[in-house]
Amino acid sequence: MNNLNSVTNEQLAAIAKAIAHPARIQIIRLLLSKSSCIGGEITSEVGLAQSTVSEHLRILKAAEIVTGEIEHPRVCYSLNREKLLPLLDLLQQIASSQVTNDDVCCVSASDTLMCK
Amino acid sequence: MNNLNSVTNEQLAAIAKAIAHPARIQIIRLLLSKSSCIGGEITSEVGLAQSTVSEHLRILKAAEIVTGEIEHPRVCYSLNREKLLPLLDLLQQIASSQVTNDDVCCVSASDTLMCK
DNA sequence: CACCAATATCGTTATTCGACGATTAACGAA
DNA sequence: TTCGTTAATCGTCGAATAACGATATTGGTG
Repeated sequence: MNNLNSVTNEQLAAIAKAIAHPARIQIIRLLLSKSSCIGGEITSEVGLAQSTVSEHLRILKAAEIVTGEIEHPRVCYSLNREKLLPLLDLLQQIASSQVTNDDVCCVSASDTLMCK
Repeated sequence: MNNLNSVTNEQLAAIAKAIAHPARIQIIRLLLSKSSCIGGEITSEVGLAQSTVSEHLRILKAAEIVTGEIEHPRVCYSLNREKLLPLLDLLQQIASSQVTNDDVCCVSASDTLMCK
């Protein structure tokens, strides 16, 4: 038993929800490519209003996917990689799972699936 | 360059959004544990109204994360593992990324982050 | 054909999300 | 202390989401 089984559906859904927006994916990729914190550079990069980007950052911070450290007058954002691990675990488990015929109630016959 | 870079923010967000609900995570885990399709068994397992579960299944099918094959009078659901790979790729890239000091504008000094 | 079981769809309601502009807050610098 | 810069918060609006019960659909069975 790995740690995945102790993670609730709610926790996994919350992680997914926090990243379930194009702007937030963009921010995450930006932080990934820069390897670290960027200030209001994020706003100009994302191309939405400052208040909107701030709201997306608030959501990511609330989910603890990014952290913000105050410089002045800027804020320094970083990815919190550990927070994403439970979702990564689930997806890895899905990707690596092999379907055995015994477990399957549908077997492929030619190009269609037939249920036993 | 891996295939991740050719995936848009919108596509990644759409995958995350499709799984960003506790009931849908539960369905995915159920399909993973059974390795294959279950009919209306999903409804009783999830504990929501039949129409609600049907809607969640519709969302998962629309995102091509599950497929439904009609038996009768049941429907046979299966996970489409490939569809989740782009998000898995992103999360793996994040998890495996190492922060080098050159890329970082914030360096940790004792227990706080200081920006250069 | 009439019926039955399993799903899907529809209509409704309450809640949440996403975006924006305007305002406020924080705090270093002049 | 006043100013300027940056980020956070507020208020609002329209759109999307989630849930349910009721109804429709589908196709095999008697």
